[in-house]
Amino acid sequence: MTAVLVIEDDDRIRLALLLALEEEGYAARGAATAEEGLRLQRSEPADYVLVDLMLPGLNGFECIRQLRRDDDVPIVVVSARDDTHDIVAALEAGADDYVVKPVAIKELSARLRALRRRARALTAPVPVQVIGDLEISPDAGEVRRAGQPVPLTRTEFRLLCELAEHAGRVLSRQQLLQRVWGYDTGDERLVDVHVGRLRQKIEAEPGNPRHLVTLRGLGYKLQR
Amino acid sequence: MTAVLVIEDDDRIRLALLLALEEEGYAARGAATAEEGLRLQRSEPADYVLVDLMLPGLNGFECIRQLRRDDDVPIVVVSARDDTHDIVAALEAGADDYVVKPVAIKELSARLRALRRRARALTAPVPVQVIGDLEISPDAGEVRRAGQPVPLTRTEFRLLCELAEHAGRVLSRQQLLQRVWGYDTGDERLVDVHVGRLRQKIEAEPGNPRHLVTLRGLGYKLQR
DNA sequence: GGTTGTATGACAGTCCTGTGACAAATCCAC
DNA sequence: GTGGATTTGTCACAGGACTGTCATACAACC
Repeated sequence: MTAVLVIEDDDRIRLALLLALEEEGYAARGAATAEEGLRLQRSEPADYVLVDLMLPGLNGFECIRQLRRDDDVPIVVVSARDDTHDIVAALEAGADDYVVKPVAIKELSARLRALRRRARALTAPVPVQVIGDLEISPDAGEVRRAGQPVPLTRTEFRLLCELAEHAGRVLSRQQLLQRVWGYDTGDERLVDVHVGRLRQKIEAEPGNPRHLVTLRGLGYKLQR
Repeated sequence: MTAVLVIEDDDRIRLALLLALEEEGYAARGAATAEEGLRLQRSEPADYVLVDLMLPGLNGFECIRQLRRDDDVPIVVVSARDDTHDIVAALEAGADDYVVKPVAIKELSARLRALRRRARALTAPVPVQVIGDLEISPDAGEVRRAGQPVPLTRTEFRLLCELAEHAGRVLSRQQLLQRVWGYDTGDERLVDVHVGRLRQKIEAEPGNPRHLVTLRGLGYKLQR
């Protein structure tokens, strides 16, 4: 699941950002100071970092520089100051983007996706997601179970990727129909059938699934 | 020298941007319409494209989509509209950044540098690729299998290089058509045919390929 | 026990891919 | 230029894989 770290000293703003990001499907965590943020990112790296510029103690620019020393993580500055000098300095320090508060969460989310798209097109290693004994590589079009390739059909593969991207979160049949099949409406049984086929291939005991579990009345969830 | 293409219909703004960019050390060229911009980018690719959204004829969003189809070039939208909906739509269409007019040239330049820093990672071309018992030398225009030169036609060679450059990743038929043939659109069977011919030459058992594999519904992939 | 929701096997239609044939385009030596 | 060889793109088709629907059986909840 895509993780975002928010470094922002104002409690209200930080919380609002965290909530909004969760709503968008990210796993968001916060830090109130640069020091805490750096520590967090080192111990448990997020996929993106959002950082405010005006922080107590170590300021935002320095925070960016230090982040950048260790890590290629995309950094987005979220600042109240709409000032060319600050923008240039932040980008020079190593930030990838700079947005001005207040920022629409949809815009922020779109900017994160744009960064990911750019980062993904370029990174040599193919990203792999690990769920239990499953390794899922969306870019390689490949799934391995205990190291062995599992032959999946396109639909099964897309379904699994969609579930993996939001691992640990329930996805309703409607959401899956929408995201995997692009159907605005349709027979929800269809999802059941494909989930069943997927289980045959990725679960040790398809009748008693450990990863791809049903949440009665809600939908399906992929858990570690 | 870094080249920038500016697609903007307003002559005054375009000229101002071009001048400012030259001042910043870029080789800048302009286009007044999306169509002209696309043509220019195809014939003489720039390293960055700046594009306005409100263009006569083909609009900015469509322009971005078409640029993105051919090319991984970083695209920055320079628009007068500061509207979340537009921003999200432009980024979704494939833009990398979105700035609102009037924009400080220093900021724009810093954003371009940030994009370049991010893009650098992968642009280093590999001299020789080894995939299984295949050695691919894009520069030398040569492919060896188990040390023996393999005679490939130009198209086969380009196809193989494209696949090798993204070894381990699925490339869709559309992507291959665009990158190898430069087609915006075309018959995807064409790819099949050439993949088939390529397999005859580089695979021990063309009917049961080990490297150049089909991912049904997704495309082709070259794996080690 | 009744009701609701979920799993699964069978099946027909559809979609996808590989391939051989062929004509147009290109190359190349003379 | 000419003629032949090579390469390229198009097409049609066959076989196989995949998908979605349905009916039925099963499980969970009240």
